[in-house]
Amino acid sequence: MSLRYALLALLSVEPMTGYDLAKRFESSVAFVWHAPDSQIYPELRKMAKEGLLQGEEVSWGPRGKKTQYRITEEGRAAFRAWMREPVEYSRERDPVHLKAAYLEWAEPKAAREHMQAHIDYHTMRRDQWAEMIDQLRAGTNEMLSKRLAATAEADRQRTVEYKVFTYEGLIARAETEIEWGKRGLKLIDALSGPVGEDS
Amino acid sequence: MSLRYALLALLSVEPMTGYDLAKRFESSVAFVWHAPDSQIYPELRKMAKEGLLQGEEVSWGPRGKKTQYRITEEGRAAFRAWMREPVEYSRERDPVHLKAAYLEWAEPKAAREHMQAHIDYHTMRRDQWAEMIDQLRAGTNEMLSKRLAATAEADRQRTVEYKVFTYEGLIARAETEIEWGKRGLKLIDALSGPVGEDS
DNA sequence: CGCAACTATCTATGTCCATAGTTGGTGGCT
DNA sequence: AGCCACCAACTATGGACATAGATAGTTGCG
Repeated sequence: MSLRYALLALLSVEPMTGYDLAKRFESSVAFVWHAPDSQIYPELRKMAKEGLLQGEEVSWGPRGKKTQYRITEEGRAAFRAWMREPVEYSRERDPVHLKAAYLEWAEPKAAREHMQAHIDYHTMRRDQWAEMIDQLRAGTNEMLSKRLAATAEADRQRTVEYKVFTYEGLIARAETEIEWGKRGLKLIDALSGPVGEDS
Repeated sequence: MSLRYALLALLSVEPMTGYDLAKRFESSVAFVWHAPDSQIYPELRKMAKEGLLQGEEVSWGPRGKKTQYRITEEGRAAFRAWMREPVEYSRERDPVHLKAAYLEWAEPKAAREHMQAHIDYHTMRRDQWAEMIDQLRAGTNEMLSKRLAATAEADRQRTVEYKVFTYEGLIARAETEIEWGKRGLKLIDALSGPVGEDS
């Protein structure tokens, strides 16, 4: 149910087509939220019907057409309302830790590979997020620059700081996972002997 | 797609009915994986049809009946195969960080409440997991005791250590989130003045 | 001109999961 | 005998999402 708010957030900067939004999801917001176009198009139509967005047919070339969506005052209100509501924490569903809990069933080689994959995955994420922070700080992030241009000067610092804060949280999380993965490798070695020794 | 493996893991200790499993999900595995009975019953039947489990009708009272499921050799093989496969990391979908990224839209009071809720939620989790570790170490965890009873002595240490390791990872994660939440509170104060001053 | 790459949108199918019921039996307490 | 808490299993509906593919127009390049 957060998809629509992710869309509202992006559309609060400037009007966009479904295609634009799908692309944005690939790049900027992608590390926090992902959605395929097959989810985005219907959702946009639904939101337009509910009055949160206003769709406008824009001609594109001689015959082509596209629909550009603009956030309405109602849409902004809905977004602010969402910002007031508490997040509902959904129940735990964590394949990695599920598997980790039964690692004694795995051969040491497979167990090590799981941990290494975990480390690699989160290292990648951490680096991507770190780059995002660099962009935010340097002012080279497109979406943020546009957003800041439409923001009162007094609010600009907050806008940047909260985004940086968000990504720092994600980095901290990734680093915790990396540490856990490293501990896992050590534990596997301790419990099953050095590489190649057993099995 | 991990539900069936969570079920296999539980059934590898002893045969159980759907009801038993639903209860187990509430207690022991609940902090790693959750599933409602409406998901469990059909999945069990499906797994039985695929030969991973063997269902047995057990009478219960004069008229009552229940189906007890026992893991088959095929089921054990499927579980081991799953342990060999790498985990697929699904794409990011994180309502908390999505909201955090747009915290400048929230009133300071609401922003503080979000962070406090985050801290509270993860504090609760951390405490639950810590208690779980105590149980695992003290040997008072029912599932683990049964599992150990059916485990070769040489493998017992590994079995315990991996479980403890898993929960320690979850605790570390929770603590990272708590730290992030605290930083968030400080940031909100810094950006919007002490409590009650603005809004 | 023809073709590739990109823009734009839509549909279809299937899984997973949440939520919320219904049905019926058992065992114990009053 | 009546009631309640628990045990056991099933059904129905709907949302969210993945995956895949269909369709059609546009732009640019050789």
